Amino acid sequence: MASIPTATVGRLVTYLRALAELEEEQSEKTSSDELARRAQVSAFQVRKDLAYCGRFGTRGSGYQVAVLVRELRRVLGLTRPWHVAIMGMGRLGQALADYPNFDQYDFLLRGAFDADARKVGMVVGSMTVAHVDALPEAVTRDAIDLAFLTVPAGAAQSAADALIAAGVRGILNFAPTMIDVPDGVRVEPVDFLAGLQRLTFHMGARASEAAVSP
Amino acid sequence: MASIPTATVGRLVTYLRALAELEEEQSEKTSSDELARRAQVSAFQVRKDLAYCGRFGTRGSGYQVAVLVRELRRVLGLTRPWHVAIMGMGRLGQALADYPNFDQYDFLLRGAFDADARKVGMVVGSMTVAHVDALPEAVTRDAIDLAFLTVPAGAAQSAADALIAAGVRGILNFAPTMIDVPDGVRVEPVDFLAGLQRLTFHMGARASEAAVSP
DNA sequence: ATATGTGAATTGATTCACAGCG
DNA sequence: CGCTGTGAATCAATTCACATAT
Repeated sequence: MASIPTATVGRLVTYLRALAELEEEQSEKTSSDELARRAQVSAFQVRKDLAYCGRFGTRGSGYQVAVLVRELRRVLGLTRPWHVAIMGMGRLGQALADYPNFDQYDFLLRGAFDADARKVGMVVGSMTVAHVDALPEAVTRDAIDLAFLTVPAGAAQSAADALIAAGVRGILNFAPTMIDVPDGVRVEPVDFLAGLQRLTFHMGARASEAAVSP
Repeated sequence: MASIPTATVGRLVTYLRALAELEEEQSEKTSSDELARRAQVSAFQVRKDLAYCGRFGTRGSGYQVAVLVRELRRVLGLTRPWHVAIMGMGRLGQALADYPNFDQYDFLLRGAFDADARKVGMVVGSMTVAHVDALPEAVTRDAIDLAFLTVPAGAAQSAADALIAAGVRGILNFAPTMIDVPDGVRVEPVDFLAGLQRLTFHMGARASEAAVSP
């Protein structure tokens, strides 16, 4: 049971989604072929990835959907609810506060914070916006595990510092900037501007090629 | 000048951000060490990545910020404005329509579409929401290059099909699902739920380790 | 002297082919 | 026979050491 490659971890999520589809279709069994098609990777890759996590299949027969869902959720740490706070209640923070699909994945929104006093008291979804000063108390009281960081890039580092000081150990960083964190705190970037620029890179390359031909 | 590795392309964006900071600080020159610190990678990595794109530095002296910005923008295809449409004007689509930093990167919002007739006519930011039926005409008229796909997962494939039929060749997919596209069309996922689950994977592993010790 | 650019070495990920088990 | 699980081989990415240019 060596450690699971990071590239594999990234794909487990897509397998879990394919499995959710299969559950909706009342399928009880599936195969590496079918998962591969739905997750847009090779069947080799699916089998190798799943094998990194354990031996969940039956040779000659395939995988049981229910078993695979349970095991992958376990590997991904989705066995208990995670309490989430949103830091920064601009448009994006508000959009996230209203996102309908969190419960389904055992993520529970437990707080909404902003440094701007004018936003305090605003009701968004099921939450009332609180001031950042209330963060340390709230993290302890509501057992907040992780936070969505949805402040402007210039405010990201200080907002992250406040979250970490309050006891948050996981940050999903929506700001288009890197943040420094101490050991024991994990940051995952969600960077749509980076995705946008990867897109123009590939489209630009194609356009140039076309332009080069006579 | 072999092709640039995909991992490198992903990092070029972060170098460009570090360079933007340096420009604001009025720095004219920089080094692989400084860029490495700001982009949170090794200096080896910076030099190798930049060398894939060309020879932009001066040995013994470093890189000129202005030169590097110009060259990286060129490599990433940011030499001309890109016209963008938003497909799906829910909370996320609205948040994106209001995002202030697009012009800075030469992305111009040129259309907002929704399949729901009740949303048509709504004014968001500088745009008025149009019905999906108006898409083909709009893509041609406004020379729309790419689209943000911000519809629910269940509607993502058909919305993507509509975009592609209308002539869009690049899609930034915010829906938590895979979409199938023909050759010549590029999709980049922006998947915050995947990021969230990578976070719980790493945090869950740490928690388990802690729980295992006596 | 100093910091880039690059071949060589190492590490990691993907692909493949097939052994193993139902 | 069918499909998983896995060692071996290929491919890609990262790290390193140093030659090279100013």
